[in-house]
Amino acid sequence: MAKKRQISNQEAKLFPIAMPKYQKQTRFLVAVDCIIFGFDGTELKLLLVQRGLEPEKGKWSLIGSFIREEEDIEKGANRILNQMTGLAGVYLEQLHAFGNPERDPIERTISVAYFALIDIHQYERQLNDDYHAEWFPIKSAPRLIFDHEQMVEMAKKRLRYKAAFHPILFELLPEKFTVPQLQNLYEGIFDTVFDKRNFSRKIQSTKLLIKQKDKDKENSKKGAYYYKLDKRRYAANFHAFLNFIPNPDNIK
Amino acid sequence: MAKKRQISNQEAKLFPIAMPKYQKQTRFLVAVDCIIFGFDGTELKLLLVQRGLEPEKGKWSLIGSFIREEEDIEKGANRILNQMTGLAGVYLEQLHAFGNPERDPIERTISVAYFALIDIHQYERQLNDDYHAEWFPIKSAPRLIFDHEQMVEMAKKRLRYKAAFHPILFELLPEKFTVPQLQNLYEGIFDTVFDKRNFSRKIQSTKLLIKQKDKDKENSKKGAYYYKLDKRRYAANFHAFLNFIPNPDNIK
DNA sequence: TCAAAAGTGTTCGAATTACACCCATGG
DNA sequence: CCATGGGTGTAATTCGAACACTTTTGA
Repeated sequence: MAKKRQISNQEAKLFPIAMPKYQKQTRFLVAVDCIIFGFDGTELKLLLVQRGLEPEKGKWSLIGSFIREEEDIEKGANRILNQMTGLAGVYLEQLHAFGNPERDPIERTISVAYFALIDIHQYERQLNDDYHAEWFPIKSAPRLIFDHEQMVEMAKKRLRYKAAFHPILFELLPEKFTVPQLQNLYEGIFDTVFDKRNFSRKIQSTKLLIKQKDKDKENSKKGAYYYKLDKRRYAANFHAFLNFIPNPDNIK
Repeated sequence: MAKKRQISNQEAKLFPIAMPKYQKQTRFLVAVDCIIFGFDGTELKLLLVQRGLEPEKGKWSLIGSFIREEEDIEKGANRILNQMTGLAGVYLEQLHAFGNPERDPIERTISVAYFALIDIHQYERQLNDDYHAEWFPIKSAPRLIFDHEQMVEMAKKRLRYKAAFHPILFELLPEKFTVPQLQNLYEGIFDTVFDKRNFSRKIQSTKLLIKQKDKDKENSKKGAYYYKLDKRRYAANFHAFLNFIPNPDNIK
């Protein structure tokens, strides 16, 4: 049974005599689940864990947790994100609340799904491997429990949608990156190819990039210039419409 | 206290011997709240009710309800929408889950907010006035309880955002409407004015409208042609990007 | 020396904007 | 007959799409 809820100080102040309650209403388990995206320079990846408790123990799932007594939902999402990746302050956005009564066969649980974009390289350094977490290419991820695949599908759509207009994909890149890497990322997300001349021009026209002196020589003999994000402009233009994508139809 | 939950038939089939449970987790009240938009031909309106129960009895609030035992969240939103307006099959979209532990001072309640777009004229005919519901111009709505104003604010943003690219605002219009009415609606939502020649051309270019033979003579002496929505094309193009708005910057 | 990836400019057509006059009619 | 709102066309500009060659350098 649910732990008996304490009356908080604030509530006690507001209702000093008797604390009324909503009688006769059903209470539910509420969870958060996080769709964590990363990009390794070549393809989009998903961070999954092997479930430690029944039901479906040993099966792959999104990272998630029940919401705690006095915990805000988004705080809960940040908590598990930090537990799993060691990272804080990463991009996190609420996706959708999933409430099908049958979604968890043990007991009805309403799940609020969030998606997060992280720099996969940051993660690799801070990995806490207690939970058997693993990155999977999004195109070859294993079956997931419950409705988690539906969540991932929705998160992919949302990511595409936002990325078409807002410079959100930089959240997936390391501090320094090259234009061809960036183009790879966009092409992976939209599952298409762009003309590199037009792509480069469009990106440069946003003025969001600062060219560095050094080059990445890993991926070509000539080498590609590194760029850094201009964080000032990025923050200022995040909600502006930048129109990255040639034909934004058939996104959702 | 929460009513004891029955084990459903389906669950009993899945776990015939012993039904495991998630022990030691807190359970929460979960509600839905609906931001209901309407358009009277001149300005955007909001349907509000006067609250029938403590706390904040008599204060204005969004329509809402606790989620029931075996009820899907969206079903719950449709249920209260139907109770309040008599309407079914209206446009309804999940907005956000609000989970601040202090948002309801009586007991922590997680609320999943939905926004709905309805034809205000349909409503007026089917009004069920048991609940003291009332339409308010969005610019002069009363104070709302809890975090409902925050919900309305977010819903307005979302509506603007979607309306900039998708033909969503037709959901607010009656079967027959005129182009100047449509322009009024867009101008109200975006709080700006458009050139009527360019607006008309843009709307016509979507091929979503079917011109009628008759005119609306209410608003001018010459009269304005009525149009109907081409429902086939509307359904097909709903997710296409139609670029209704001249400068979609500063939308969110 | 050559294969492989990086970088860069131009032209064309479509879309967007700005802008002004005539039309129909009820009062 | 005139005030009011409805309806339409054109020119200038901007933006997006298509397209090909040169550069660098490690192997």
